[in-house]
Amino acid sequence: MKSTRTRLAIEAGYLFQQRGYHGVGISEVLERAGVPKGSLYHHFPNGKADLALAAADIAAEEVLRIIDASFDQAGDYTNGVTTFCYKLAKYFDIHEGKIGCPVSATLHGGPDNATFRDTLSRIFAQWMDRIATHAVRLGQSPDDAEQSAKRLFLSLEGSWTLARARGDSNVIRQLPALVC
Amino acid sequence: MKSTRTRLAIEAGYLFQQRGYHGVGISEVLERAGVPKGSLYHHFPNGKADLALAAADIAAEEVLRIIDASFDQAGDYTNGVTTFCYKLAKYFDIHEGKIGCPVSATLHGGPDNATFRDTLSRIFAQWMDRIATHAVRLGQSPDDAEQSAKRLFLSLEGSWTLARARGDSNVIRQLPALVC
Amino acid sequence: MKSTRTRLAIEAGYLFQQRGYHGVGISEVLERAGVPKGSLYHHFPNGKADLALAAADIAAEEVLRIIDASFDQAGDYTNGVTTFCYKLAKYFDIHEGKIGCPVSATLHGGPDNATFRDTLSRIFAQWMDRIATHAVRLGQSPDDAEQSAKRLFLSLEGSWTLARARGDSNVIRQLPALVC
Amino acid sequence: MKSTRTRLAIEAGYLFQQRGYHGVGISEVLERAGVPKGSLYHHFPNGKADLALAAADIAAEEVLRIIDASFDQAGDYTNGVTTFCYKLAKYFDIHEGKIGCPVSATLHGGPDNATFRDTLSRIFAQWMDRIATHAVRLGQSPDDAEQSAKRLFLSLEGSWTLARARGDSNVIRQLPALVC
DNA sequence: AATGAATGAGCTTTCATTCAT
DNA sequence: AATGAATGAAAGCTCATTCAT
Repeated sequence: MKSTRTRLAIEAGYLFQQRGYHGVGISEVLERAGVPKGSLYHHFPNGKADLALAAADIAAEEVLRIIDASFDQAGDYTNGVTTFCYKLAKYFDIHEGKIGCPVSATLHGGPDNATFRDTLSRIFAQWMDRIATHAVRLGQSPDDAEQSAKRLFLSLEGSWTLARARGDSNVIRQLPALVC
Repeated sequence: MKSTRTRLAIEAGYLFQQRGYHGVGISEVLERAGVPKGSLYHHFPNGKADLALAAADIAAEEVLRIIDASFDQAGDYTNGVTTFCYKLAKYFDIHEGKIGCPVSATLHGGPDNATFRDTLSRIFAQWMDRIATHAVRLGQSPDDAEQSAKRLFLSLEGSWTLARARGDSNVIRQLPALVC
Repeated sequence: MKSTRTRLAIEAGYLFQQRGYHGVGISEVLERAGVPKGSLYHHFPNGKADLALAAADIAAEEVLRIIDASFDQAGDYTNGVTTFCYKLAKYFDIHEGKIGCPVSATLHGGPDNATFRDTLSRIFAQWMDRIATHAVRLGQSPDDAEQSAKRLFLSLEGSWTLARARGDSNVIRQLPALVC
Repeated sequence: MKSTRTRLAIEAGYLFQQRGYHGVGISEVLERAGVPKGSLYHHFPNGKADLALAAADIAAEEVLRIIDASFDQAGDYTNGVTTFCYKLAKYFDIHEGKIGCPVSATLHGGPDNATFRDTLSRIFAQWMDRIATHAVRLGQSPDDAEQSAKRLFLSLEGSWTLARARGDSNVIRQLPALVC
């Protein structure tokens, strides 16, 4: 069984993605993770804030894994983007259309401090870097790749927002036609 | 002087855009608007939810006005997009880089009900429609215009998110090069 | 019936005098005053700290009243001190020997900030001033009166401490023989 | 290096003197003593209460040592009192004016049980006895000595209280003029 | 329409203690 | 003897809302 700490971060991640930092009570996280109240602060001394940062890190890693899984087997960039968006749309549907960008929903709306903003900024940069790396490997020039990655990332963030408003994953699925 | 109701909605809007629905307490809104505790429910019978919807409507209208002001005097679509993004970047800077999409921040993270989602979805559609209308007027075919508007909208939502994470409006200012 | 605010301060005073600032929970004060949880912060915006300051002020006034009642009818200073100590010993007994100096117990042990210390210091000065004023009226020179008041005050504080440790009010009752 | 047990009691003493029994959390004591969480109950089976009693005993012994050091070399009683008060004032200043009577602050405000009250009462009696013993040695009759010791003790307790409220050790330094 | 008081559920966090290793 | 994890009650406080005037 996963460690108490990990269980807490994962459950927190699910909830934060759905209702944002302030929309989720710690009690609910604890209940779902089957962890008693006092234990949270043993594993996350700064409480809810630490928990959100940990949850964002886990979610960010998962997105990186999805990027790799999508592009590693792709013949060209467009193909990789298509697979990537397909996987994300599926993930969106699994969660009944209630989630947005897994890290943005968690960290935006949280305490407005430098740590939260820096973490978010760093994660976004990692995503774009990883996409650009794949684009280069698949034949684009470094400049073009960076441009492509940024275009994909920005549109994807927008798609998550629109898809969630509509409760419809098609926005995500139709993204490749728009950015490639 | 503006009506109590309007003042409440405007102040609420500013705060929701910065910290999201659950991140803002009603007391703070009342205090900033200079309105006594008991008065809120005379103007907004359903309380905080009504207030958020009103605030979102006001913000949405403002964006429509900015769209028109940007495209009305533009010689071509690219020119309109450039002016639009410039104005939004300026607006972002005025608020010290602390805000995101004015309606998304307000309604996402709010109570997860049909009214909120529908309102958000409708506002997004209005924005895209208005942009598309301008694009057609400036020479694009209806299909191309719809595509352009969607591309701009999605990237813009992403830019708001990234700009806020970085605390830097340049993401918004550089958008035209990415989507035109 | 006394106002909610007053009832809260009085009940808080009794409890703080017995168990100190940190030894008393807000819930207990609310329960004894018959006031619901949320109401406290309407009347005392800074919560427990405000409550303690208000309680200390009330207790301080009460001591001033006892000083006046003791000395106003006294033929000489020693007589006034005797009556004063007798009244305080009686007050001590009424509370079953569980209390100390009514303001010291409340404010020492509270948050260690300037406001608390200043309030305490100001109250002590008021007590000594009042005693000295009576001493002058009863024939002492201003210098002697100040000396007498200080001697009485310091010993009284000590008596409260010792009486509480022993659970015996005799220390207070025997004070006149020691300081006059 | 001192034993873990002793280190715990000493650190606890410092903190209790400043903020009282309930004002100090066990975690803080453990952290400052560099002792891990689970270890406390090996050395103090009854936990916080045992710790406070041990801390009070150590502080009480220290005061006895200061009494002896002050009076042993004194030519007369007044001289001894002066040295004693000077030493205590210095001790007060070293702790930045934040402490009161070392045992009273620790035990009052603690759990209101017989053990705590008895310990406090016993320590106070020891202090007065020791002072009286010195007074007899320096020429006073047993009765006078007891009276003198009580007068000094009560005023000293009051001085600690007032000095702490004022953040000024002069109250303690000026004590001999008041009680001799 | 306007208002200050009231309301209690809920919030995040800290507490002293116990447990299993 | 030593230790990090676990524990849940209780802490002080804020919340959105309703009430009585």
